[in-house]
Amino acid sequence: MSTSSPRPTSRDVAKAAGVSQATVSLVLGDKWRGRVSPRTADAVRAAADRLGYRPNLAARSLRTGSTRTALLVVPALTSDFFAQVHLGAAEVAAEHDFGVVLYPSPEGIGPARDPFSSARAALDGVIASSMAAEALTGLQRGGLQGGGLPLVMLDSEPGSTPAAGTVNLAIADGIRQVADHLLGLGHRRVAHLAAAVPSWTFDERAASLTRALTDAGAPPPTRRAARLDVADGLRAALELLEAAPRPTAVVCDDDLLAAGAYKAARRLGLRVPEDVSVTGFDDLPLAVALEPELTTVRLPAREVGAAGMRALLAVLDGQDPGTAVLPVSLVRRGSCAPPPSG
Amino acid sequence: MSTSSPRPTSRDVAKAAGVSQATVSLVLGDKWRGRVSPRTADAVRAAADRLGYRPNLAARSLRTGSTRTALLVVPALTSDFFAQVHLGAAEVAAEHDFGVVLYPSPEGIGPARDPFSSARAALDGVIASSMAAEALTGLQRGGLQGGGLPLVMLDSEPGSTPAAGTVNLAIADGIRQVADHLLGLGHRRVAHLAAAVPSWTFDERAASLTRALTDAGAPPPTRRAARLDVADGLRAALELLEAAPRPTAVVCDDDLLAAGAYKAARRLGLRVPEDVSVTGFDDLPLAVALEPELTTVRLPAREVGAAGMRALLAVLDGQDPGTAVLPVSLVRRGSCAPPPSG
DNA sequence: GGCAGCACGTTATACGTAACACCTGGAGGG
DNA sequence: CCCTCCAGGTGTTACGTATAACGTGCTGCC
Repeated sequence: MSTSSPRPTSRDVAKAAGVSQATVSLVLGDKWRGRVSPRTADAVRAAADRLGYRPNLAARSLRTGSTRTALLVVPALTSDFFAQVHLGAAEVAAEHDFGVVLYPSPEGIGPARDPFSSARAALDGVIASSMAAEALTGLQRGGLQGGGLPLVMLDSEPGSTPAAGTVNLAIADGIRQVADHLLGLGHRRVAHLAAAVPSWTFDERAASLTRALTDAGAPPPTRRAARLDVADGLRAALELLEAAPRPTAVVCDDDLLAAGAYKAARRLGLRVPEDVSVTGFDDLPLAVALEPELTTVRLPAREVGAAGMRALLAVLDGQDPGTAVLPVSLVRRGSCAPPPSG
Repeated sequence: MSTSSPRPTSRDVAKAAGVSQATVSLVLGDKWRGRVSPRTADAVRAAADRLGYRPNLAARSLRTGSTRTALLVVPALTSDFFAQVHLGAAEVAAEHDFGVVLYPSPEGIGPARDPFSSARAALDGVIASSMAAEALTGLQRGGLQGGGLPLVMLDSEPGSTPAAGTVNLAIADGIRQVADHLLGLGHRRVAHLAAAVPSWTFDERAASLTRALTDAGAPPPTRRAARLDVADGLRAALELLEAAPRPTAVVCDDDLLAAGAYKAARRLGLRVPEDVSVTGFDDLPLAVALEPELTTVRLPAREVGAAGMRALLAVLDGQDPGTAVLPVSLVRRGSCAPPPSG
């Protein structure tokens, strides 16, 4: 063993296999069919293996102009939802020999910094959640590849962004399933614990709920907005539940807010679901930790990530992925019951 | 405006500023003092600005052999704890013009795949949680930069790995605080709901708890292991709480497991904390969503990430960061009370 | 007045890869 | 017997950057 070898290059492999560097590139790039004999190809692969050769990605990127890497812009990493989105995207990416780098937009790393200082690698494209919109403007300003990086939006208002592709969730349908469930149980006074986050997905939840209720002849929901944490959810839920007449059900924009609603109910001496029904959104792990377990809307987070990555790959391939809409489903657990009589 | 310009290079900037490419490199690389006049430097910067120049990172990496990028290996993204670790690491990295790329080790992206297919960029170093140990072996095998990438371990048994640096949590102290709290309240029959994850941090929790109890003259804890989710925590907690004599307190290795313990207690008709005290570990957002709010051990997740990054930077700078140990603190909430008399 | 030396740059090169254009020896056709 | 053609490669270049090595004119000093 010599002193820690300085990492073999394709030329080293070529020398070891008795061929030229060009041949090594052809063989390992899987472009050799009809241009290199199988015997030689095997020899090259054997030599590469023996030397433990790994291509220098910087050199490759420099040469090809592509990095086979996508940036995934999410509002924060502190969410199981986006963890799953990332997983889905990474899986599809891996199948296509692509990589995914995360950029968690807001807190901590200030918006003042260049988003790309985080993802130092050059990028081929961007997948962005609409919840991280403010980071996106920085992205476009930062420009990177001369300004126009292919962009796929997740859960964004159709046509509102200059994205090359969009992957949406059937939010309206999910809310309608919630509303139908509650209406079917007999509820009519429904409150809406909304997320105070400027994003299409939450605007859509609010609009859909109002529509679903009024379509059924029920009054529109009372509404309070809260930041996406338990404490602020508690505060806002208290306001909703202390109104007269008291709502018999609280529809929450997020499971975290629903946890706040649980606490509010308990503080007011109300039982869930006997005195007040509660629904969530997202089906986080938290949903089954609560007592009673939370009836919520499950979002196919992994599929969102996977579809986003597929859309981006399509764009890079010159196609138009258009807008995909993924179905969501109501998960009925123990947090809803008929309203108390009277 | 010409048709979407093909992205300016340093040579374009040079032409625009009327200097050579080398000068551009010097100025923008901030190495011009004493070698380029301030006037020229300003002109270069102005030209770069005007053209919207961004250096090609692939070319830079190829030239310098460094990417200013670290890989952060975590067991899964589905954890608020590691989300915070990432945040802390990214902050420190940004201060030093470094980037951080995440590699979530297990599920989904199979261990068979090369860890670096995810982080396509070449790397300067690795920060790894001990919980992702199996991915690490793949890392070492994959080798990348000829095998020996600087490595910093998080929460790993001192001296067990060939890491150049280590950042640990004062786990033993945290457990002792929990134990002292419970002992002070009068508990003596304590159960341990352990995490079924092969990692030093959990081994340490178990050993420390046993030590703390026996040191105080109490019997060692009964113990069950569970996977890190609510459902399996529930299962194991039921086993613990159905034993006779029933333990009066359950110490959990993780807040998620504590949520399982809550459910087990409720299922057995036991109240928390009147009939059984419960403690968690990690202080996840979940901890305050539970009723009663969970007494748990807060880990300085962000500081762990920050310290890990600092240690890695020190290693890259040729120094020896040694082992840092970060303090943890008990957060007293409503889930502990004196044991029921009798 | 000549020469050292500095201030201010420039020229040239290498990093490792991919891919285009070219070469060569032998088989097969006329 | 010569020409063509193809399989099976090779030589060369460029990607954009950082940096070592090398000019040049001017100032000041003896």
